Order: sequence, then structure tokens, then C-alpha cells
Amino acid sequence: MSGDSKSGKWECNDALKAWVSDRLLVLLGFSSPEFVEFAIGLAKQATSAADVVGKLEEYGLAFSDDLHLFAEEIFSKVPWKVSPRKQKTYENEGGTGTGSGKAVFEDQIEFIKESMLKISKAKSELETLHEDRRTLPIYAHRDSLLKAIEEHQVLVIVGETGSGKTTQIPQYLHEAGYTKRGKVACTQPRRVAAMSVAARVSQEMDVKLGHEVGYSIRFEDYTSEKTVLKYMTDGKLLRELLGEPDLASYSVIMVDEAHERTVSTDVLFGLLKDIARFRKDIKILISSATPDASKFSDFFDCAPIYRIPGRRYPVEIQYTKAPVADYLDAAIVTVLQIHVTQPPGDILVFLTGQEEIESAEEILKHKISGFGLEIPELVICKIFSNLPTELQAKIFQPIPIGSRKVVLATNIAEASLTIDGINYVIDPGFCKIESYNPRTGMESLQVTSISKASANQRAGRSGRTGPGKCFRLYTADSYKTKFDDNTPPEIQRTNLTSVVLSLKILGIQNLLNFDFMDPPSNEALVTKVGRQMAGFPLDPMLSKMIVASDKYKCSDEVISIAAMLSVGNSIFYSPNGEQVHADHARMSFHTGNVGDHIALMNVYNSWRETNYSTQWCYENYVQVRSMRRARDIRDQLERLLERVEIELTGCPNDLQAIKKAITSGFFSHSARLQNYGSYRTVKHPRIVHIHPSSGLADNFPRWVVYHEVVLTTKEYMRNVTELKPEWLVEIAPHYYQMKDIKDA
DNA sequence: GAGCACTGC
Repeated sequence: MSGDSKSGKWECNDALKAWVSDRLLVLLGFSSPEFVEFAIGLAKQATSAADVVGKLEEYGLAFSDDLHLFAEEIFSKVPWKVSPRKQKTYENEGGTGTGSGKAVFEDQIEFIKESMLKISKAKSELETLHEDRRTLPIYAHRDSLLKAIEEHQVLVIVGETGSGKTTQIPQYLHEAGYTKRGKVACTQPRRVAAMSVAARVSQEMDVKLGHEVGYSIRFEDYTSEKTVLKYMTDGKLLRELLGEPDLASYSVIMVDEAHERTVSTDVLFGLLKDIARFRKDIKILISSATPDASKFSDFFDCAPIYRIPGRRYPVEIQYTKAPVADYLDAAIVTVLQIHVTQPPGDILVFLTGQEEIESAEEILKHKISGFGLEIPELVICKIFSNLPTELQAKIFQPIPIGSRKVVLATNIAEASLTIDGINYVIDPGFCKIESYNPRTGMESLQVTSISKASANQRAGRSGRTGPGKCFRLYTADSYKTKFDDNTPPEIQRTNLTSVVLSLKILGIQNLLNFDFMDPPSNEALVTKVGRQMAGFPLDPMLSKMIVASDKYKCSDEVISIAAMLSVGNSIFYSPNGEQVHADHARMSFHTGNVGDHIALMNVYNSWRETNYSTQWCYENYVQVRSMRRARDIRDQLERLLERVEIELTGCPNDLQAIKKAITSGFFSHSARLQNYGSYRTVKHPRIVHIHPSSGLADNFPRWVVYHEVVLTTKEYMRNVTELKPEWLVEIAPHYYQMKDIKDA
């Protein structure tokens, strides 16, 4: 790493990527940015060239000698990112997982998600799968399943993880001739699942990815005219529906992982039900991993439920005899108890967030040091989505034989990520869940009891590679009486304005069952502005801001701001013990009290000036991952500008123009200063405060426009910019009159 | 002077 300049480092990375991409094209006949990341990620985790081969095999990719050669080449070329790789001295000598616990984490490499993990789950299973699809549980049901699909327009399919439904059903449909009438779509909640399953199926069918089998996700469309089996994210299908409301080019839509109930799947349900009414030739398959599928069946007019058996190891569940007073304390005690009394096997603890995980880590370390050498080594790992990539690496590293791993995780380990080698799960029964009050437009994250479905999902994480045990830190009685059956679906907990906008564009006007503070007005939707707004995959207010930037000739700046805002609040990282430096770095973008929106733009521009340097991100306590995502979104927005005929224009020195564009989108989010530093929102008056992380927190401008209000310890406005009150009347005369902005 | 569960277009 020494001596490489900022740009040099990037070039080196790009050269490596280009090389990997070329090799993949030759070897597999396909390549894509995500696949390149995937391959490099594998090699980074590997401890030897043979290890790379092993990992490739796990994904069913090492089927030729050339690929073995590739493994050796890539291993020698990939730099050591985190720490010098130890030679694998701790071989898995018949242990039960301790010492070889493999963890597969998504964001290190942006590709491993649930469906891919299904494939890599058990090696023996995978090998047989690769040899012969006929050994899958689903195969015995092939003909009766096809018969059921033929007989019913809508079919609910229940199949546990590992039954092969995601990879096999589309192939069966292809074999049965459905693809002669149109494409078969299979939707996934996560990008990586769509991508990896498509790659898998293309291998099974012995075709090049992107030909007969393809995938389509945001930023990557890997399909062609030849494509008949199309894996895609559910949100992507939703976007396609805007252009093809009857889905005429499809003969079958399979909504996979429907039990996750994302907003997109829920919206798809409603639209598909409607489409099925006037397109009698289309088949709808709803696939769920939860046994209770009656809700899906009821929704689709009592559609029949088809069950496919799965494979799973038994999990022994234990409850506490009495309620525990402090679940964090109880969890730590349980970890130590398991460590001392139970046979080998790693431990997974579900906690609610970063802060809790970090304090648990401290306490555990302290307690263990008290035991000295009396007990075997316990290796502590942590995982949550905001943890920077380089710190996630610990979860991949082999641990000494005779020691045990404990993973402190958020909900990320419940469905998005699988850690192999876990035999024990500790479940305190809580998680953080988003709630959104549509009346006030306020969001909050609150610690809540989990649902029964969630508890069972957590327990199941211990039984993936062998029989498991789950220790629930609550009583059997409270499980029965206090836990809801299911987590309320996301659609009931989140801001739906962009969903509403999309549905309105589809001509669905009657959405008044929801109570919105600021529903997009009907007139906005039939004008050019409305159509332009719907062209952007963003919240309506962000889209409006971009559309307005045309008028103020600052679209170049505004799309950067929109991209940064839509990445969310995970731009900055503040590690334990370095908060002062992190704060200082963050405030350096606020010079001149420009406001948080302009500061975000400054962050983006500074990063761009370093040629998108990773090192720059580390130095400024900025999350690399978030910045790359912002860059992707910004690139997409730039392309979309052209489509809606907005010119890309910049006005780097006219901050007022940029602020006016922001105000055009967020005019309903205005607030004026009260006494004692509090603010009052102008319409629907409410007392709010500037979030302490804001660059204007100590500045108290008289008028501000804010991105959002969040409820934490107080009601805070997050991301605020100063505005002149007369702009409100100028920009949004239908919303504000002079009396609203007059001094009281 | 406070805090960021997890996805996706």
C-alpha cells in the first residue's frame, strides 16, 4: 500500500477490475461490475489459491481447468486489503464448525445474499445439485407442480429454503413451453439474489448469462432479446410496469420470497391481481418460505397453496423460566454459559443496533479477561450494516482450533446474511423497527418486541449446518401471549409518497385509504412536471427539486445533492474513540454556514476531485460504500435528465440558485426560528429542533428548509438549509401566502 | 450537543 498516490491507487484497482472482467468474459462468457467485485471479493477473503478454487466451487463456478488457473492468477494479483493473510493453519479436522466457521457477508463484496447462500449452504448438497438437478426435493413434485400451474391462474407455493424453488421452477416452466408465449420473470427482494440465481441457472441450462437467462437490477440490465428467464428485483419489475402496464411480454410472473413483504412485493400483489383479471393467459406464482401462506391465498381469491418439503436440521428451543430484567446482561451471561458448558459450535447473538453491540463487546471482553486461561478462547465478531467493509473482515478470518466464535449481530443476520457454523442462537426478542407517522411525516426508529415469525427465523439460523439450539431470553408464556404472529409489513410503516406517485402514473387514482400529509397533487401529475418527476426513481420531493433545478440552471449540483440525500444518513462514519476527529472532518464541509445540502454537495465534489479515492474517504471519515452508491445514483440521474429533456447545467458559485431549487422540492418542509433555539414548522405547526449533527446547529438561521424530521430524543430536523421566506411565496404561491411568512 | 434496524428503484 505504501507510496501509492490517490489516483495511482484507483488506477491500480481499475486495472485489476479490467483484467478480471476480461478473464471472466473468456472463461464464463459473461462479466459485469458486480461479478467482478464478486470475484475480487472472493480472492480477498481467500487464504491461498486453493482456497479461491474452493470458494469458486462453492458457488458452482469452478468447472474447468482454466478456472483453476484463473483462481491462482487472481489470488496472486489481488492486494491484501485488511491484514496479512495467515496461511490456513487451522484446518477443519473433523471439528463441528469451530475454527472453520465460514461467514459470508454481503457488503464486503456486494453479492452474497440469501438465495446465493441457499446454494452454497452445504457442500455435499451443492455438489449433487451441480451434478444433477433431479436430486432436489422439488424434483419429485415437478409434474404435479406443473399440472397445478396449468390448472390455476394464481398459485401460492410454499417451499423452505433449500427446496430449489427459485432456481428450478422457472426452468420447469421453460421446459413446459411457457416461454414460447412470453418471458418468465422471477422477482427477488435483493439485488444480489437476482444476480446470483440468474448466474446459477444459466450454468445449469448451459447458456451464457444474458442470453436465454438474464437478470435486471438497478444499474445493471443483463438481458437481451433472447432472454426468456429473467431474474429481477421486485422494485425493478415495478419500474418496468410504468412502461408496460399489462406486462404483455411476460407469460409468467413468479414473486419469490413473498413472505418478506417488502413495499415492492406488496404493491406488485395489488397490480398483479388486477392484471390477472384482464389477462387470462398470464400465470402468477407467489412463492413464500413461511408455512402460513393463507394470507396470500386469501388475497388472490383463495388461490390454492402448493407445498414443497424442505431440508432443515432440528433446533432445540429454550426459554427463560422468568422474565429477565436486563436482556443485554442476560445475553452476555448466556454467551459465557454456552461457552463453558456446551459442545463446540459458534454463537450468534441478535442485538438491536451498533451502540448495543459495541457495549456488549466491551463487557464480554472485560469478563473474559477476568477468566484468564481458565476457559477456551472466545473470538468476538460484530456485524451491522453500517460497519465499514474493512472492519467486517474479522468475520471471515479463521479462528484457532479449540476456540469458539461469538457473532454479535443486528437483524442483518436474520434474513440478509447467513453465517455458517452457527450452532447456538441467543435471541433477546427485540429489534429496531422503523415507524412512520403519515399525519406528521415523522419517522422514528424504535426498539420493539419481535414477532413470532421473526423469532422462528432467528432460531432457524442455528440449524443450517447441523442440529442447533436457540436460547430465548424471554418466557414461553410471553412468546405465546405478547408476541405478534408477524411483523407488520413495511408498507404500513414507511413513507409511501413515491409509491403513490408511481401508482398514479399507472392510472390508479383511488389510493385514499392512506392518510398523507403531503400527497402529490393531481394536477401535478398530469402536467409535464408530474411526468418528469415520475421519470426519476426518487422520492417525489427530490424529483421535484431536480425538475426545478432546470429553471435555476443548476441541475449539475442538484443531482449530486439528490444522490447524496437518497443514500440516506450513513454518509459519515464515527468509530468508537475517534468521534472528535470524525466531527472535525464532517464540519470541514460546512465552511461558510452553507447548510447541510450544500455541504453534502461539497463532500461529493471533494471526493470526485480526488478521482473517487478510497483513501480520501478514510481520511475524512466518509463511508466508501455510501459514496460509491451516491456516484451510481448520480450517474443514473444524469442519464435520466436527458430523457426528460432537462439540460445538465452548473452554477458552482450561485448558491442561492441551488437553495431555491431545494426549496422548490421541499417547500412544505419549512420552519421558522422561535425563542430559545427551537423551530416551528410553518404549515401544520409543530415544535422541532435542528439536529446536532447539522452544520447549522449552532447557527440558528431564522428560516430553514429541512429534508426530514426524525423522532429520537427530540423531534429533530435532519439536513437543513437556510432560506429567505419570500422564496416560499415566490416558489409555492399555491401553498403559502404572505400572512404565513409575516413576522408574528 | 446527538446517534444511524434493513432493503430497493
